[in-house]
Amino acid sequence: MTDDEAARARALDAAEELFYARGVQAVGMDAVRNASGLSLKRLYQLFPSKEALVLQFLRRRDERWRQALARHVDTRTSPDERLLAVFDWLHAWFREPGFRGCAFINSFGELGGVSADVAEQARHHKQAFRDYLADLVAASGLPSDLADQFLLLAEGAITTAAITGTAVPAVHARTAALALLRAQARNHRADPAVGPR
Amino acid sequence: MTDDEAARARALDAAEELFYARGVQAVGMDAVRNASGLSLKRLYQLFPSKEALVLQFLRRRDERWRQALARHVDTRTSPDERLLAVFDWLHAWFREPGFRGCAFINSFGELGGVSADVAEQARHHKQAFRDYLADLVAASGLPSDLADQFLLLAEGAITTAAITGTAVPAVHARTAALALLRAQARNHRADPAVGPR
DNA sequence: AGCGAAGGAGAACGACCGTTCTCAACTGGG
DNA sequence: CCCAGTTGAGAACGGTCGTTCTCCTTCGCT
Repeated sequence: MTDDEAARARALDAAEELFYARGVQAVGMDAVRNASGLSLKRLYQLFPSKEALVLQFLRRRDERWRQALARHVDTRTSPDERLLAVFDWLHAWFREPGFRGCAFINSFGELGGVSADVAEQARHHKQAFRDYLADLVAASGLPSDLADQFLLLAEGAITTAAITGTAVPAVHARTAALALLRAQARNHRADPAVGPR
Repeated sequence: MTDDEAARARALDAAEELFYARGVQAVGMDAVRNASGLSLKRLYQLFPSKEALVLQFLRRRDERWRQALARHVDTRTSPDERLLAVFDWLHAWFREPGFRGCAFINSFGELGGVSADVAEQARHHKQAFRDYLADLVAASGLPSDLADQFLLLAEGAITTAAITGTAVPAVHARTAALALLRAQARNHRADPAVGPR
C-alpha cells in the first residue's frame, strides 16, 4: 500500500530531525508521534520497535547523504576537481542550519557500545564513504593511500565543524587535500590537472 | 578531607570506565554505585547530580588525556619529531583494549544537543588540543595553518579508528602529516629536520 | 442502513532512572 | 558505657519511556 509508504516517510522525516538534533535516547516515541502526526499505534505497526526506527533512520540517511554528495561531485568533470569537490560539498553541509556533525559518528558514540546493529550501520556508512573516495582517487590515477588520507581529513573536518560550530574546517581540509594531491603528483604522476588555486 | 578525595577518585574511575564504554545515558547511577563500591548517599554528597558527575568525568579526562599526550611528545627532542610523535601516541591509544574513540566527541554526539555544559566541555577539549598542536607547529617554524590540518588528521583518525576498530588510521594520519610537513618545508622552509622515513 | 475492519487519541502498564529517605550499624568523645 | 552524628544498604518516590490496550470514530462494502 502506498499509504504505508507515505506514513513511513513522515515517520522517518520526524525521527531524523529529532534524533539528529537531540540524540536518539533524548527523543521519546511521543516526540516522534507529535512531530510526525502519526498515532503511536500506526508508528508501531510501521516499525516493530524504536530500535527498528533508529536503524531505518540510519539506513535512509546513509543513502541520502551519499547521493547528495555524489550529485554535487557529478557537477565537476576533471578527476582532480571531483576529488576536491567533496570538500566543497562538506563546506556547504556544515553551513546548513542545525548541522550537528555526522549522524553515524553521533549514534556510534551514543549507542555503539550497547547496540551491535548501530555500530554496524556506522561501519557500513564509513566504509561506503571510503569506497567512494577510493573511486575518485583511482579516477585521478592516484595511489589508494590517498583515499585513506582524504577520509581522515573529511572525518576530522566533520567532527571539528560540529564541535566548534563553524564551517572553516572544510576549507582547511580542502587545502590539506590539495597539498597532498600536489605532493603526490610531484612524486609519481605526470601533470596535476589542477593548477594553483 | 582526604577521604573525600579518595572517594571522589573512585567514583570518577568507575564513572569514566562505564560512561566511556557504554555512553552516558546507558549507565545508571546504580551501575556507578556498584562499580565504585560507594553508596548512593556518598555519591550524591560528593556530586550533587549525575550531570555534575558527567562534567567532572569530562574535565578529568581532558586533563589526563592531554598530559599523557604531552608526556609522550616530550620523549622526543627535534621539533618535527615531536609533531609526528602525536600520531605515534594516537596509534598506541587506538590499540588499547576498550578503545572507543574520543570521549568528548561521543559525549557531544549524545548530549551536545541537549546539554550546553557538555557541548562546552567538548569545545574546550578540542580547543586545547588545537592550541597544543599549534605550539608544536610553531616550534617547527611552520605556518599555523598546518596546526588546523594536523588537527583534522588527528580527529579523523580517532573517529575512523573507533568505528572501524583498527589502529591503522593513525598510520595514515602520520603519513599524511609527514607529506604535508615536507610539502610545506619544500615551499617555505630551509631544511626539514626529518629525513625520508 | 448496517456491519466489520481499521485508525486515532490517549490512558494504562511495567520497567527503569535519578534522587531521596529509612533505618540499622558503627564511630569517636564525654 | 552512652550518645550524637555519620555512614551504608537498599527501599521508596516521582517521573519518564517504550510498548500495549481501550474506546470511540470513521469508512468502505453489500
